[in-house]
Amino acid sequence: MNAPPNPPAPPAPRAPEPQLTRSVEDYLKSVFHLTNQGGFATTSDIAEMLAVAPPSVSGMMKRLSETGLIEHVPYRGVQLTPQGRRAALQMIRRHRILESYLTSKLGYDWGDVHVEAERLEHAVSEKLIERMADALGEPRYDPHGAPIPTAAGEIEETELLTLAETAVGATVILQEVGDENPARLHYLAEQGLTPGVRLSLIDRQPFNGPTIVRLDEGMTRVVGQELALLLFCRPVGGPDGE
Amino acid sequence: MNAPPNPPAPPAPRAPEPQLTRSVEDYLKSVFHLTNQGGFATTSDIAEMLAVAPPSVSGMMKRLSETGLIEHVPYRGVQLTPQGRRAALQMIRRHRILESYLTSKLGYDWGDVHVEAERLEHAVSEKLIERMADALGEPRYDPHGAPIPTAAGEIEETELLTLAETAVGATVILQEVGDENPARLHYLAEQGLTPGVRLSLIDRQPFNGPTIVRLDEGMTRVVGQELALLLFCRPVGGPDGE
DNA sequence: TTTGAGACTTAGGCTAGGCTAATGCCCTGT
DNA sequence: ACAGGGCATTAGCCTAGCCTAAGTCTCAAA
Repeated sequence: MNAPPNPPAPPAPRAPEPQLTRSVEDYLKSVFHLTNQGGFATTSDIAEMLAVAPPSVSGMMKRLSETGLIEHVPYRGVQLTPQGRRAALQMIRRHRILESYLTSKLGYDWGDVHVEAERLEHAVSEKLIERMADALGEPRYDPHGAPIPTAAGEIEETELLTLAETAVGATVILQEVGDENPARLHYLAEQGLTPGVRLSLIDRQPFNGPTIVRLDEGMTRVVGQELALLLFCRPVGGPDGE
Repeated sequence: MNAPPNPPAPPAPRAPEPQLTRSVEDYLKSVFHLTNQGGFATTSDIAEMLAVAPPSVSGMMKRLSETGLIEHVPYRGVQLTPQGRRAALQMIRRHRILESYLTSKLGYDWGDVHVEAERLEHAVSEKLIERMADALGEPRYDPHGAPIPTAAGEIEETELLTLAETAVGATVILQEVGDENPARLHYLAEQGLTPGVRLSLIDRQPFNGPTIVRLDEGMTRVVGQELALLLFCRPVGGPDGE
């Protein structure tokens, strides 16, 4: 006789709960991100974020509001119901735990984790996520500095200013990088602009020009407006303090 | 301003290659396992293994043979083409590396890894699998003793006998457990019947009765026919010789 | 040699999730 | 006050994958 067969492989569902599809999970995440500042998420914003056509969004919004995950005000936009918000936060927790795990435990670059996590978040079990979180010591922030929702579904809400909005003369801690573009992230890492670093704002050129900052180690960096808008900072009473 | 938005999240494909769907990947794996002993995989065997109705299989076989992944002889069955075999082995590598990683690095029980790997294998990138394999030191066998195909697509082929087929008086090494049922695996682990253990066949009851074996530590175990058929063994010239 | 059981395939339908084209709503600018 | 632009929705279509019901093939037993 030859080598043994592998197991029969019946399809494997995931959780109790209503069991969402990959697509639904993506839509919920989009709505969450788009409504985070309050207000409604519009059809076209969702469509753009998910790279689908607007009618696809309309159709999905109809289904999701029937299943009670979102509130749809026709021609206005949508918001998450508490149930939808819970599901969205669960996905975001998965995503950010995965990003953290891949960077800490498997040597991923912070620019590469997003794409990988984007696929895995739909396939991992709750159990696996909690094991990863445990192995990491229950991290509170992902590699980009974004807060990780708790297993209970709570997320830290902070008021952060972008570097572009911060007054010259202030000293800040770079808290979070609001981007997932690998090339930009790679560049930022090269420049030493990663979460946790302390920056003193030396100057800013007029007409949306670059901001000049000094790192703790004394080096200065010139940060263009496009990047400065992605660097979320928390003011500190530093030596140059305001 | 509030907390920063997460990135836009455009859908994320996986590899170069023709890009197979989850379903296709599952079908290819089934065909691989069913043809491993040579011959054709039949429609109904595939249907049973994947828990779908036979017509679904017929339909898929048609598509797969059009894309050149299988060879379909109507009313006879199917076999993998070299291309299909490559894809199947890639999936099996993913599956087995994942099982190994989950057990070694995240404390999973060998009975629980299958279901988790079954979902993840469709979502992981090649890169992630290779990082996991690397972190594990390029393992050659998964937790159940099944050989892991190499990244190049080669798999070890061994001729193993089940415990039920092995002659009384022989000494063998338990090489592989051909099962994925968590309850059975849990029981086997309790009994000390895990890959690598050495067993001496003391006796076997007639009429497909249980086999009695002695472990290295001297304990004896009574193994019923159902389980004995799942325990694949390699003979050794042990103290009790052949 | 024929026949019938059983396995396989074909026919026809369904859902999820996309798309384009056509239509409808809202609001701003004149 | 209303016309038009822009966004949202509806209509209608497509594919992947699944299903059941209805043929069709094969092969072994009579």
